[in-house]
Amino acid sequence: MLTERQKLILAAVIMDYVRFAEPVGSRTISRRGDFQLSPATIRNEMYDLEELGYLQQPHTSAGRVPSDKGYRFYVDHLLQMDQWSAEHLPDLQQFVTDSFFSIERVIQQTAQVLSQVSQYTTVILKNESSRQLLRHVQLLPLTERKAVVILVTSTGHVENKIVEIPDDISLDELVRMVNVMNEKLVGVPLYQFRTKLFAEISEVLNHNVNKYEKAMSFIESLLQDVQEQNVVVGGATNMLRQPEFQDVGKVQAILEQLEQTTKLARIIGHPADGVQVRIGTENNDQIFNDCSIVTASYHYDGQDLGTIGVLGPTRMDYGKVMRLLQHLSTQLSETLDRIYK
Amino acid sequence: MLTERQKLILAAVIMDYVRFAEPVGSRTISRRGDFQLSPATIRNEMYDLEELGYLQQPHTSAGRVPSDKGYRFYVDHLLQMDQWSAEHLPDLQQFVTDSFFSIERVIQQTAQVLSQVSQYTTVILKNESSRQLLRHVQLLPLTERKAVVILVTSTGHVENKIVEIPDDISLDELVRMVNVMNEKLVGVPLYQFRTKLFAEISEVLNHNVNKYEKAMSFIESLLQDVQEQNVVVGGATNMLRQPEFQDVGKVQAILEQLEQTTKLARIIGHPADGVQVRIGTENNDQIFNDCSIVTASYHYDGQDLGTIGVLGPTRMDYGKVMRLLQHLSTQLSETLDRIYK
DNA sequence: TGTTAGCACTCGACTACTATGAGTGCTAAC
DNA sequence: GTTAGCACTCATAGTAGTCGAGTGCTAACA
Repeated sequence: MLTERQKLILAAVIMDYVRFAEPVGSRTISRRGDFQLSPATIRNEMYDLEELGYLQQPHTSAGRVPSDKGYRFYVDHLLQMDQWSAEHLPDLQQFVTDSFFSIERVIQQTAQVLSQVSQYTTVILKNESSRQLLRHVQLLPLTERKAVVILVTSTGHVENKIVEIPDDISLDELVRMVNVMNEKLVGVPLYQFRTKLFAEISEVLNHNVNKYEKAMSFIESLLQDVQEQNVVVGGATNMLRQPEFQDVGKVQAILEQLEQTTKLARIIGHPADGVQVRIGTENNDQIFNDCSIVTASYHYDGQDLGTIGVLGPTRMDYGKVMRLLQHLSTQLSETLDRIYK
Repeated sequence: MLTERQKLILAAVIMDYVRFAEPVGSRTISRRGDFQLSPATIRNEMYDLEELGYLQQPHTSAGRVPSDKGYRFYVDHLLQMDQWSAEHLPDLQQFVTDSFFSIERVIQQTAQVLSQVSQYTTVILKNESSRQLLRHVQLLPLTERKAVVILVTSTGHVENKIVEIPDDISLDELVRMVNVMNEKLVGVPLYQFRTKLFAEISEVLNHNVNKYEKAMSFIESLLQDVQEQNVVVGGATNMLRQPEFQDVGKVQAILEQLEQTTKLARIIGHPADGVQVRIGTENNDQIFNDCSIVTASYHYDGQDLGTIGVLGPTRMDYGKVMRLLQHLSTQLSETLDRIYK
């Protein structure tokens, strides 16, 4: 267990390093004034902290740098989340006062605000989950054999695609099918759609439609590739601001990951209550070993709608970012509430 | 006017520089074998080419580098567009064989293919122009005072937003209004919508709806902020591959531009026939003075639907990129044709 | 007149060497 | 337990010297 003084010194080292991105020496800490100790004493403590794995030395004659373990301890035990101080927290509401919004734009806006205020990279994972309820299906013919299908969920999310109508199904039949779906399947969660489809309406369809088999598989495919997850990245170039990412090769590897949305979704990972922090090697992906990811989920009606996150170097201002995420995820939930209700 | 030999040498310098990104010396050109000339002779020619402004010297004892003017001459007069050679051109069709597509996904796919094959950064400007025709308007209530409005254009583009219904308009009235719009305004180009709205249906609405004024302005605002232009960027990190963009500060400035979609739209600029090339300082934006932008428009039914472009260093393989764009813009037009018809 | 060999010259890139100084670890004294 | 003192380490910056690719120019050659 760390002594009280060790904790203070660890915190001081981290705060200094976060600010200046330079290894911190004993003399620097001593001069900060919070301690009435000589550099030599600090040095001894830092030596111990290094032995315990909370600090690291890039090379013999450099100062100390926090290790992942150090940051972890700082986040878990030393950080005062209630230090809101007079810090400016952005007001999301002011960006969406308009009475016209698409949800996409609200999310986009949030990503932008977050990356601008934090000066880090923002990732938002929209969890367009199959738990959402079907609100409406619409089929609009464009030409004889093409139509656009529009799906609306109960949260107002709209999905559309253009489909080619199989030769042996008539437009009339299709329209009838869609009507039946609207009558019988509204309010069903998307993930139950297939089952319910068979259970409840196959019979009805059977009466109305020829070529039963073909039609069923057609309808199934309508829902098939509704995007389950959707990623929005904001301020990717903020990554290049960080002094630890001046190496082009390294930063390229990271930015490339940000372009691969599916992989990114896996890394941002599954929702949890409150603000989550993953530091350096705690990210299972080796490429993100020099990064920390802070995330928070946003909700609507008790239902998890997605995760907003910040990606930055392990030398991150955890306090600021965590407060920011706490604040924005709540605001986002509230905004969605206001939109839906 | 350049002599035949000067043209050959200019082309040789450019091709070598494009390939190796190193200033090209007279000896290198001489050794290439295409010329039966000594380095000294080549040197004299290169001296002249520099005087004429087609080549530049980074410093006295370095080889030559093409200037913007040199590239321009190369693109205009020396490049054989018909050198298709046995070069592999990607087949866009194979990525969209599926009978289910959203146009968004086709565009996205195209951007990805283009950036992967070219190894440059891709920009696609979707010109969701107001020339498109209204196909359908749909209003779906979500709660008492919220509804999602869906606009579908004749090209199958779907736009949606959530609106708040003003207190003094009843849902019933709204539904009636939307019905009238669907009856009377389908087939009207979006940019004429406002005028037609007043001309053709104000009268009808007047009979059906109370609070005429309010309702009209509500309807107007429905269409108000349909996104006119929409930008998709692919392979942004390819920028970091280029040896001329190893300087983090410089590349950050460029990548930041790519995040600002409106500005980007202005730079990609207005459509024109065939493949367009803008080299270095020909881009009016100072930040893109080290870049070249090659663009081509894609069409549907004689109507310009957007522009696909490649962004890279001025040291770009113009031949390859231009052929690629020529090919892909045609294929994209064809694909859209296939989807719509 | 066009081409080429020869040569002095330029200048960035690389290497080797030398301070410089921040920071450490250790010891001994307080 | 704390601190002053001191030798030691090592990255960084600066300087000097070498190397070599490439040039421009001149004179000779076909």
